[in-house]
Amino acid sequence: MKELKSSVNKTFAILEYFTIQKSEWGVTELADAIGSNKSTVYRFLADLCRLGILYKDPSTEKYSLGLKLFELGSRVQLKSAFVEKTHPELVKVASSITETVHIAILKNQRVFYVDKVESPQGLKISSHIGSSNPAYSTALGKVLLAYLPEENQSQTLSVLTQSPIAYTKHTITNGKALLKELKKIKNDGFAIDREEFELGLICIAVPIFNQNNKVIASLSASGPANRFQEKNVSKYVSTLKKGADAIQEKIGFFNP
Amino acid sequence: MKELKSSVNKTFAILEYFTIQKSEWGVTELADAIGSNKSTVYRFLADLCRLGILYKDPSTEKYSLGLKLFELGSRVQLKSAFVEKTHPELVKVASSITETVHIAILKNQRVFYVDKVESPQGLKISSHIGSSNPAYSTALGKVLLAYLPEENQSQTLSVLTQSPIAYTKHTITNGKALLKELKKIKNDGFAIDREEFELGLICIAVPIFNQNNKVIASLSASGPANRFQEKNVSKYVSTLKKGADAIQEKIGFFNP
DNA sequence: AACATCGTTTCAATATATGAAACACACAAT
DNA sequence: ATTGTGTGTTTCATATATTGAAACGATGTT
Repeated sequence: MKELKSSVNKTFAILEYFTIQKSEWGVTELADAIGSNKSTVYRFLADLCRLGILYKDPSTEKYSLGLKLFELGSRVQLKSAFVEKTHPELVKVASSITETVHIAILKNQRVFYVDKVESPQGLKISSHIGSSNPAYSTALGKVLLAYLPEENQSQTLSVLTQSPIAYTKHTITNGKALLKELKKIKNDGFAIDREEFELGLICIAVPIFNQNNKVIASLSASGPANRFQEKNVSKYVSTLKKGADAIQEKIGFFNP
Repeated sequence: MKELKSSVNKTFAILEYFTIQKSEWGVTELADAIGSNKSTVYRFLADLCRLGILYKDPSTEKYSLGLKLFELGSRVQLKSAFVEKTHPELVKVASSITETVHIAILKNQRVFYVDKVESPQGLKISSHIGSSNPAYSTALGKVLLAYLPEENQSQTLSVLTQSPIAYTKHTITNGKALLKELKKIKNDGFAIDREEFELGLICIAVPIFNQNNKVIASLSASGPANRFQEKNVSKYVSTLKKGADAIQEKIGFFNP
């Protein structure tokens, strides 16, 4: 633990090594990766294991993230500075577009619904704040994938297309087709989900940049197919982009 | 921090105070609740806040769980001792019933899909391991609610029915109707979701007891309405119960 | 102005963390 | 069977981080 002094910091520095890509670590290999003494790391792992934050497989003696962390994560209500700042803009967009508006972030190849504002006239949509879907399956996720740096994008795509779920017959689950779609999205500056996630549902999404011009979230409007005419798309995109720009002004360098 | 010695333990003891029911704490009130020195608690909170594990609202100066914990929670792959032990039983049930089988746990009024085995002949279902739904909306969740201790049940029900989502026209969202349904489930020993979560989808679920005879999970079979005839229900329930009994033998006193 | 309350910072004393080394165990090579 | 290698776990003297009482700063009330 070269630079970190407090045990709290050290604890979470250790947990940071447990990713989807490398979810299991032995004591010695983790200590090597961290550049720390083996017995120190062992003691952290053992404590975290007793608490259920980590799980140790008895046969391999490797550690992975445990159920307790999952449970703690499910308590998070996403009522954060980010939501406090963005929610009023969502309300504006929803009243302008008169459809359901979502804001979402990308985490571990999944798109997480961070906030949602329903329009009185809008479709009642089953998405739940805090819930998630594979990123390729919705416009919100596709936009975020489209703006990933190239190094990350191909790795993320290959994970996503390993055993994809086709939610509808329109869902894009093939790597090549998805890559082509992402290039188009990057070029257009917005994404459309044409019943790829749910039959009868159309969704248009735009990227939200922070003040570093880094894409950190996406903003969408969702409604029934019969209401999303091609001629309305540019109007909806324009409104969403106004909302995204207003959010950019508000959130500074926030990077979730 | 009266009894806990290591900082790792202390850190997670603090996080344990942040629940859905009381999600926000000021420094002083948390220190009082813990029975610990105010400045000690402040330093933990400040460190956790810098890491994004907690979020401090600038106006109220109260702390709540932050996005980083959410993100860490979403990395958990639920590949735990529990899943390792139960998965073979799920495979057996799925091949016997020839429908999709799930095992789920109840956390914060939501039912979380912990594992899923699809039968080749079974319906392709959109549920994702790690995803969740409100407990009232599925048979898996209703079973878990039905077996909650009375003290917990009414509180849980009142939270759930505050602003319920009606997934379909069949979803039970009214507190009284739900309570009546739960009594019936407790009496029958199983639950049926008759298109309450998704139109066209039927789900039968039974409780899984651990060796303390405490209900710790539920096991279900899901399929299309046209395949779940009333005359098959008792056969399905019997197979699910055999699976649940076999799981009980395997998991000992496990309590997630 | 004085007082109360909350969050934040300081610093000497103390408790916990650290790392080198030893130990225990499993497996592979000879 | 013996030796060597590698991993995870434990021990103990020393180093370092933590602790708590007290002070400080800010806000609100009387």
